[in-house]
Amino acid sequence: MPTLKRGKASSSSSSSSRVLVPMETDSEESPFSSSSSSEGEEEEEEEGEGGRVSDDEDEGNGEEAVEDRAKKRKAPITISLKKVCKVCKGTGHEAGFRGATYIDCPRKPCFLCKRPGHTTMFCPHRVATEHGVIPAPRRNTDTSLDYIFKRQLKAKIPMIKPTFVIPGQLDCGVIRFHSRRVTCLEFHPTRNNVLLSGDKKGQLGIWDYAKLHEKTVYGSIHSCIVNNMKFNLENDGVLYTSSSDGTARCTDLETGTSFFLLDLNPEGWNGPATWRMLYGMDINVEKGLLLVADNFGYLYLVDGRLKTRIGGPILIHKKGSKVVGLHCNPVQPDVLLSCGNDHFARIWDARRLEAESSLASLAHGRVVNAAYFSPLTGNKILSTAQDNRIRVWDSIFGNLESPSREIVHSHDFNRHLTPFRAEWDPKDPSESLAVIGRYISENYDGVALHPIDFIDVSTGKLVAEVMNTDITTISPVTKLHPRDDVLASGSSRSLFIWKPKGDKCPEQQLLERKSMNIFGRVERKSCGKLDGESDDDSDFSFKDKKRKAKNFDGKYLSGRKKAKP
DNA sequence: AAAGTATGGAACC
DNA sequence: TGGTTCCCCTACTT
Repeated sequence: MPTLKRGKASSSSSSSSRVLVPMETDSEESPFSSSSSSEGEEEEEEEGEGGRVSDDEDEGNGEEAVEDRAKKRKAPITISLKKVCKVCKGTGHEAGFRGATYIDCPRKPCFLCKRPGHTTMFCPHRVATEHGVIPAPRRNTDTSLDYIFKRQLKAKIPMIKPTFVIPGQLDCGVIRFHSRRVTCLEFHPTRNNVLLSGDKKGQLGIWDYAKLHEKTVYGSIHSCIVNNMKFNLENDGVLYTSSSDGTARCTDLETGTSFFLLDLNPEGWNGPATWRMLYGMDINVEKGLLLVADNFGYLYLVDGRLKTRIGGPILIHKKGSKVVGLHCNPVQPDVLLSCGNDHFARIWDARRLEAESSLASLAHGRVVNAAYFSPLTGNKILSTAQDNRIRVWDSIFGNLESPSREIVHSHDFNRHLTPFRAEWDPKDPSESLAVIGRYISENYDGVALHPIDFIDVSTGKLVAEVMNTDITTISPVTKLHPRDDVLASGSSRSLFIWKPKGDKCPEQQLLERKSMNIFGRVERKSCGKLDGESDDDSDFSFKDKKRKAKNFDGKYLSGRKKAKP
């Protein structure tokens, strides 16, 4: 019985690091019976002594577990040599990492798809080439409105879906100036190499990743979590932010001076029952309107020019529950999308906003971390929920009782991590490519890594996995550049910039990539040493890295190229 | 080097 | 309904 079924990810390639590649051709026939699956077993044999790790549910039953637990609570401290599972507290097995492979607790349902009957390691969604696609139970029904809408949009939608092109290797630049975890990222809309970042402490970072040491940190704009950043497209020297300190602010990026457009806690701190935090934010460009929402379910409208509130708060999600995200439709800004902790995403007509007046409610299995209209036509919605599913909802005029696609993907909630959000690639004309970090790790040649996944949401295919053997942390925050083939990621307190190896690419390639901008591989060398960084201010530039890179063995991730049909 | 900690959501009563 | 307890792949610092 193979321990690791994921042939492609775990098969023994000789290179030190692993690549990830589109999983198209290999294992097409039978994803569940991968033949190259022996090394996991070896590992198990080595350590298989003490507790029978080989589980199979034959361990104690539930009652025993309960008893055990009760004993443990009451009993005086005794030293037991028995192995105790830290997940279920049961004995006879142990969950946790063994080397770079995570051994599941056999008594818990799958950590990936959450369904009983198997553990994470054997989850069909973990090995399937289509990354856990669940087609909709039925197609959305077309209404006449739908028809008209589609006709309008038809011209904008390319007839032929471009092929994904995978650049060979990626350079990866790192900087660390945040002292708390990164919570949001945004590329500057016009200055090509500038990345903005917000953190849990309220700091705002500006990093010119093309230049050496070109970074700025504004520490006094917000006093806690920066939840959203948005540029004013009419004046890109100005950035809007919303924060858990309850303010929405407008900041001049050159000077760092900022003023608030909204302050929900003018009285200061009077306990958590009254403290309001702002989570969602977007700008209705046509109307010069700033929309923000709080942790009690309310939406606020602010006139960006007059800096005054318009109307009172409007309840758009369950009272007392957090509204997590807001997004104005790119084609029709008056169509507003919200999502929240009440497990719903909702569509609204911003011209006629009042409680209970949503045009549609999109039900999710758990808290919805994010929901975005597709960037060009606004015709699709991509949502990320904490039930480990990415959902795609077709046509905002269709029947939205159920999503048109569900993709099982590991992006669990963890209180220590910034919530994961799947985001559209703004450059993909077919509006099918999404990027999102992955929670559970995979054993890549002995290193547990958490890749950043590129998923074709129209098929559910995992198109590329971006990783680097030196980056062992999870990357919950990801952002694709609006024009360039550049990916930014935030992992804990560090920021990463990934771009195709070298800057000089043949023109042709550039053109090709323009359509897809997928990164399939990661190069090891350019990431420099991460562990040895001093805590405070150490930072790297690409130049630094190239120098340091010489100390590395020069091994790059290598792997199979995606076979083109 | 093991222990401590920050800290959100939901299950549970 | 609300307070309490628990928590499965964290990323640090002490």
